[in-house]
Amino acid sequence: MTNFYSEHSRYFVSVDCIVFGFDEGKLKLLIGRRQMDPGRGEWSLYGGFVREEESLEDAAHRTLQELTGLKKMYLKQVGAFGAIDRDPGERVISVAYCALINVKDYNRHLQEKHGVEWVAINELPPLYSDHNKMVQKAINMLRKRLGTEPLSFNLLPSLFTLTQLQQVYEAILDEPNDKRNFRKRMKSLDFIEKTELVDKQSSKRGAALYRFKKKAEV
Amino acid sequence: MTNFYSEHSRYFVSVDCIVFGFDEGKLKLLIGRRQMDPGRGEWSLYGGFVREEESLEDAAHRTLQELTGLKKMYLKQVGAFGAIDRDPGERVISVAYCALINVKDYNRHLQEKHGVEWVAINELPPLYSDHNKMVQKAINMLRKRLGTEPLSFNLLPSLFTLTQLQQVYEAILDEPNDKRNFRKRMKSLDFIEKTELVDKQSSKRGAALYRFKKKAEV
DNA sequence: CCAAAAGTGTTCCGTCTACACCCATGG
DNA sequence: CCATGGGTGTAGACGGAACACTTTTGG
Repeated sequence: MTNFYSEHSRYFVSVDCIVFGFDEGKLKLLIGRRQMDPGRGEWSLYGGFVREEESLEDAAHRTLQELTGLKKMYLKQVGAFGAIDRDPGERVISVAYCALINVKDYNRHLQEKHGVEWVAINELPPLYSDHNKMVQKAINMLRKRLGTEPLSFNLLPSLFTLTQLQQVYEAILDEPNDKRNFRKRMKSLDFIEKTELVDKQSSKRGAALYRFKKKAEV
Repeated sequence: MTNFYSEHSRYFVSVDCIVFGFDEGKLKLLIGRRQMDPGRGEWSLYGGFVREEESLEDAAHRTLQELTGLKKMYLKQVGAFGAIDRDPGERVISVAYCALINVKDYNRHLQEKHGVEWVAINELPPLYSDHNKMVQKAINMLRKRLGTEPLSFNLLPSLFTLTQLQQVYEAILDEPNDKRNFRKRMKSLDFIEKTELVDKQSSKRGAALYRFKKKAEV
């Protein structure tokens, strides 16, 4: 099969974080200007190198906590990117991770510290290296999974209205949705439950607040 | 964002190949006994280290060609695996790739040279390190994609009967299928076309041979 | 009183599922 | 002539898509 280690080369391995948030009715991505060479000043995902004492996923968690202050969040591997010249400096193999967070939980002071901004995914600028590819792959994954998994809750506060929920679906799939059909579907999926609370922010009449249903106990 | 390279560690990076084939009505995997330490003698996927002059995907292609003699084949990345102790010797980060090949195209002499065998996926032994996880993830991917993409042709000879095609579906999804419904669906999907040829191997009456439809020209 | 968002059912159509018998042929 | 696998249609269930009006209330 393979030969023993010593004959082989070693590479830098990094993680790049694709952080999605939902704000102003749009799906947004957290990106910033690179603060070092190569590529200084270019728009880029936030990333970091993998350390010896951590797994890939741990590295992604650590990097995300550094960036957002959040410990737990939805996190999925998008894939490994290893073109020879993907990093113009050294050879770096990068593993992309996709995270979903609630924009409101984001620590504003950390946002400034890292110089990152929320940018709507349909207004993304060209990003450093192969980061646009990573983002595209992450979006495709999200779209597929949205039909299978109740992802959307990660992008919303713990109490949300049905209109907000629908906006999340529309933002991810980039297509409008019939209100009645959407609500019927959500009801049948049985992921959410109505609370007695009412949100009066968005309308005069007020909208019922829902929450994500905890898994039924055994 | 991140600091410059020199402070960071480098790692061995390998590719592991999950090679599926279809034979005797079953979905099978190409595995062999490890011929080196650590883990000598354990069942294992076939893999190799990534070289400096090749991308991850190139490394997978090279490794697969070494193993099977085949140059072109269906190949998809399954994911990166990077637990700290996944390799008991050194830290090795591995990227798993899933390949689909037609068992008949397999060069028997290479099979012996590499000491690998076809093993049905529902009879898999415990594999070296995290290889079972890789296989499980690959199978899950296959199942999802089968509904979206015309994968199955990669596992069959260029001419095949509808019964064979159905067996591939059944082997991947591990559930039986109604013959009439299956054929109706295939017809409507418009991926295959009937030829004038007839296969007399499998039945006295003979079964029509089909082929994968080349994309309609523009 | 009116603008703005919330909330609510029915009908239609297409897709999926279940189901059983005749056909052609080699041995 | 019979065992073996190949080939075919229909009816009912189900789920998704289209579609419009009433309610509430803050300003």
